[in-house]
Amino acid sequence: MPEGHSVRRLARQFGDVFTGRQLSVSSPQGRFSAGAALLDGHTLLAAEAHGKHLFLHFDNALVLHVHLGLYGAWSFGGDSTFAGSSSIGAPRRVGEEETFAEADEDGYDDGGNAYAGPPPPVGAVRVRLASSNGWADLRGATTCETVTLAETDGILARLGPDPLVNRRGDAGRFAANLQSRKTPVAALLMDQKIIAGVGNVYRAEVLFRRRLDPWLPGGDLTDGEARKLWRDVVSVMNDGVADGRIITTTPRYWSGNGKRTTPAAALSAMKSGTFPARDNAHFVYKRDGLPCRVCGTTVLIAELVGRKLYWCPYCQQS
DNA sequence: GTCTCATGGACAT
DNA sequence: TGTCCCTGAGACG
Repeated sequence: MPEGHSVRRLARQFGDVFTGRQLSVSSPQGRFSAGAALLDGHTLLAAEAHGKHLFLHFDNALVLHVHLGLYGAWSFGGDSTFAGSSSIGAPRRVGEEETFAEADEDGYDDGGNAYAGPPPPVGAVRVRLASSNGWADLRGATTCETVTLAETDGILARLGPDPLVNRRGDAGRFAANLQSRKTPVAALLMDQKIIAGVGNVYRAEVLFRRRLDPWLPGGDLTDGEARKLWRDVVSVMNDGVADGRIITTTPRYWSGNGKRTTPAAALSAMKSGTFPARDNAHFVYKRDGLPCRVCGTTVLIAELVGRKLYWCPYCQQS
């Protein structure tokens, strides 16, 4: 699924195109008809994200709560206010950029200017939001429900601190969450009660970046290590929000073969404004069997609580 | 066409 | 720890 950075981008996009607008809310697929009816005709007040959860607040004190899960995705289309909007969510290839709307297929008439209304829904559209300026379709989400404000608070209360919110005291809360557990730190990073928004890509990558042994019990991290880990998650996830991609390698690794280059070459890569090729965007994620970019040791893979974990056994020793 | 896999999580056991 | 649900794309035949 899109990790927390994608959901944050989604919230921003909903805010940009739909805030203050009256929305028609429907469930072309039919599975969300009752929930959609509660929101239909109401105005969107705000869109917010916490971790991987998206909350759309309507003017009747009800909230559309969406969790994309592994397969969920939103697609958008509409007039010029939608020009920068993109489809966000799975399924896409890992590391692939978001796909941007093409005007011809998104409700423009043949003249290319006036918005002619949403196209007929294609496939299993769980919910469609439509305003006078455009539309958004949701497919395949794990959770799509209409909830009250109290229920929203309940959902938020079950989530740990979000690195993309990064309130004062969150680093300490995260450190305390880690240090009270004997579970491997790699499992704790995926636990949304410990930290909200980290998924399988970020967890593997930040553990490598901090050179932490994924199997180290959370309680074995020092407070300083835990806080540095938090700060690195904050940093890479904010980059993800800006880039619309998960890029965890530094420019020194962006050249052709993904091996470390000279500082001059890295500077040149940064100045040229290029992004790494998909193959060079990560240190260890999905690189099992390949040599570590830093030390050359073969990157390993293992199953941990049902998800695949990638790490370098040399760089990440405890 | 069929199979497998994927950035997740709830629930049962 | 295992099972199930959700959807679509790519590999394979």
